[in-house]
Amino acid sequence: METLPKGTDEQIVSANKHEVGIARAKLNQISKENKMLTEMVSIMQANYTALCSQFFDLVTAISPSQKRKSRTPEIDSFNQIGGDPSEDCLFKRLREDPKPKISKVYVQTDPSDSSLVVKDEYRWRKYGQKITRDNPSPRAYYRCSFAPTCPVKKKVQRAAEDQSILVATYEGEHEHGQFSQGVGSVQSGSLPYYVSISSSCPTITLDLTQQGFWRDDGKFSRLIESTLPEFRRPVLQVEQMASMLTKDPNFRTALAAAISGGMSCHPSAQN
DNA sequence: CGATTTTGACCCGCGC
DNA sequence: GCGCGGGTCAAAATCG
Repeated sequence: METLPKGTDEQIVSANKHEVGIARAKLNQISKENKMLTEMVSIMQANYTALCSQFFDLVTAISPSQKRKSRTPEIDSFNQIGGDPSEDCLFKRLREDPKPKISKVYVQTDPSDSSLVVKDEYRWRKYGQKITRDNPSPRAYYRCSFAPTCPVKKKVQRAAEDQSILVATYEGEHEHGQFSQGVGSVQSGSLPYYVSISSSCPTITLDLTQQGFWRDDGKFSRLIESTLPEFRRPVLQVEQMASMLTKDPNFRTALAAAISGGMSCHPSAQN
């Protein structure tokens, strides 16, 4: 039986460098996947915008009296994507100013947490709660309590198909600035703002250190839901990978070393 | 004591 | 016209 060779300082340093290399490689991989997802959503966004303008052109080209009879494949496919079965409704929404603006937020929560609270940068006052027919969990109604005149409302309800997911529906736009962090009482409840997608403001943020979250104006979520396996899988894979990595103490140590190494290369990055 | 939550009553649009 | 269901109101309770 041979005794294990004791590592010299050089060997330890070499092993650490190796770990840092692995950590960097993993980071690069995650960055690449993040970029890929961003591009995917950008492409979908562009396609959606193109379809919108195409549809608007079609709609404005035909008179309102004709529009009921002259259905085109383009209109049908648009309705399928938009998920709105009412052509009239769609027509009105495109012609009128689309107010109130509606967006949906999906928040992954602890299933044991029964609170209907979705944390965000605004302060909300609850004014009602109802049990709805399509969902056994209650729906909570909130109004923005920052300004009495602020028309924004929020509905929060657990997803019927997955009770661990909170669905917050925002209606309208705030007529005031958002709360800065630390101002006002921060509500308890779910915190997870991680993957946000907004069609009204085409920005995409993937925070891979947290759980799943996305935000949209309704159409996009329906599109995602209809093509859920294709779109959601890579997001979940990235989340799982991030979760595994962040839980691994070796990775965290190596990451800290890599970051401190990077900092020393870029002293200007320090605060 | 003011702000917020709870909860039953009420309102209103929609389908039959 | 009626009933149903989603949304809102408002008084009482609770909280900080």
